[in-house]
Amino acid sequence: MLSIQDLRHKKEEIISLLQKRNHDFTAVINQVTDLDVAIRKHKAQLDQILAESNQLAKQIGQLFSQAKQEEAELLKKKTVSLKEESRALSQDLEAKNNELKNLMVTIPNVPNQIVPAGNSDADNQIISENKGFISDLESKKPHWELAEQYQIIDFELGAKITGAGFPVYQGKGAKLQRALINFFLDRAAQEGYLEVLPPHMVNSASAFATGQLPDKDGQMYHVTEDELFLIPTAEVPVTNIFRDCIVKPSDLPLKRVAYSPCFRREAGSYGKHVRGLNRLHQFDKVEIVQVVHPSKSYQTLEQMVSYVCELLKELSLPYRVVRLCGGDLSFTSALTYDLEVYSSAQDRWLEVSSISNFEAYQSHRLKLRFKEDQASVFAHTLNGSALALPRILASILENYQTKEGIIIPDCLQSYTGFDKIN
RNA sequence: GGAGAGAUGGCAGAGUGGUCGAAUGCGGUAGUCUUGAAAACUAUUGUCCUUCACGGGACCGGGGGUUCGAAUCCCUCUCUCUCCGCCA
Repeated sequence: MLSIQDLRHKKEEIISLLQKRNHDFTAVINQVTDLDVAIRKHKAQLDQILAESNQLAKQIGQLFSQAKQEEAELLKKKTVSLKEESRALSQDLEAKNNELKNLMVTIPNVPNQIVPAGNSDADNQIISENKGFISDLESKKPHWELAEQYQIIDFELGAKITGAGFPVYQGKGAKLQRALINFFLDRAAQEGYLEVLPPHMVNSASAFATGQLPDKDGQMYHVTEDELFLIPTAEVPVTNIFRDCIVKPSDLPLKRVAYSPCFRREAGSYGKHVRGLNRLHQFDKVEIVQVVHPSKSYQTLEQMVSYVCELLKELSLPYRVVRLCGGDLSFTSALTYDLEVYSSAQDRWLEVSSISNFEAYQSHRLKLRFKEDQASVFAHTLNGSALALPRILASILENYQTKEGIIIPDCLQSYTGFDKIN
């Protein structure tokens, strides 16, 4: 959620930056600021009436204790009209506040100055492209064929047990998966992130605070019986650790890392681009989250990007860094970098990480603040995948294939206990 | 799942209808004393909204109600604890 203070004072600037999202928010924002003025006016009226009745109630109390019943009864009558007035006003105020909130949640975060204009991923800026290991086989097999050949991932078995998009990893496939998780968690710990193992379901308050609700509820699996949601990413439970918190400035930056399975309905996506591991309903991911001082958040974003790049270098995967354009930017983000690995048999770039600065957008919903010079300041939040497993696995399988089998990248061998899948 | 008890400020813990935003203790901050520290003493110490300001308003787990007036009474939801049942 944007700050209502910012909308009051920097309205024109906000409207113009929001143009980058290819949508004009002038009308909504005007509605918001008009409502805001009305709300403050009504609030002042209501406060005055409440002050009067508080005053009267005190007087009545004193009169009763002095046994002056008649005078008290007289004052009681005076309170009747005040009460009616305040009741009407507060109902009106509540309605207006709800209206305001409903409007506010439809306004996405304000894109940063450097976010390129554009509609789709075609307009994203490629920041850097980096070489990595690629198999020199003449004809390379896509990962789903390799997965079947070496019996490490069984898509059909998953389809039988659950449905499409829920693969079963077996043998060295399962071990490699566990190795990647451990590698990513250990590396993050070295970077100063505190490991957490969060719940895999969240309540609606949590889903709202990180921005999955109200706009993306169709993407989550919803357990209606208990009104819980399966997490689409560990970002949701981990960021909500800090919901309704006033942290010490000396605690910043707060750094957390979590492994979790991620559940996404991905309604309506079918076809060859979602084959194999490219898009799943359940997948594993290691996520990093930071809560930082507002003056540091862009510096932190750069650090997080270079940290995740480092992981890809250690895996020797070819990758590129992409700055998302306004049209591709997620609802809550101010600036996002995607990291994509090259998958040689498919000849495609696969998104394996999305690293975003949400500035104070999530903090406003989270009510996550710290004290600075007596004032409370909303902290900035950031997160990123470090990393999402299935496409990393796809890229490893395709890029590291040889006639003798799949070579395991050096940095993983101490985790897998084997150096080849054959 | 059944029965009972409870939820108060950073923590502990009073408060059962009227100057209670809340005693007291601990903790935090500032000061006095001290060469320095500790101890002691003094002061200060919740959050949010609104106002240029003075001030005003809201908040005692969440929501609703009774009352001129609610931390206190009633309803409801959530959570915690104890006992029983079930169970990895």
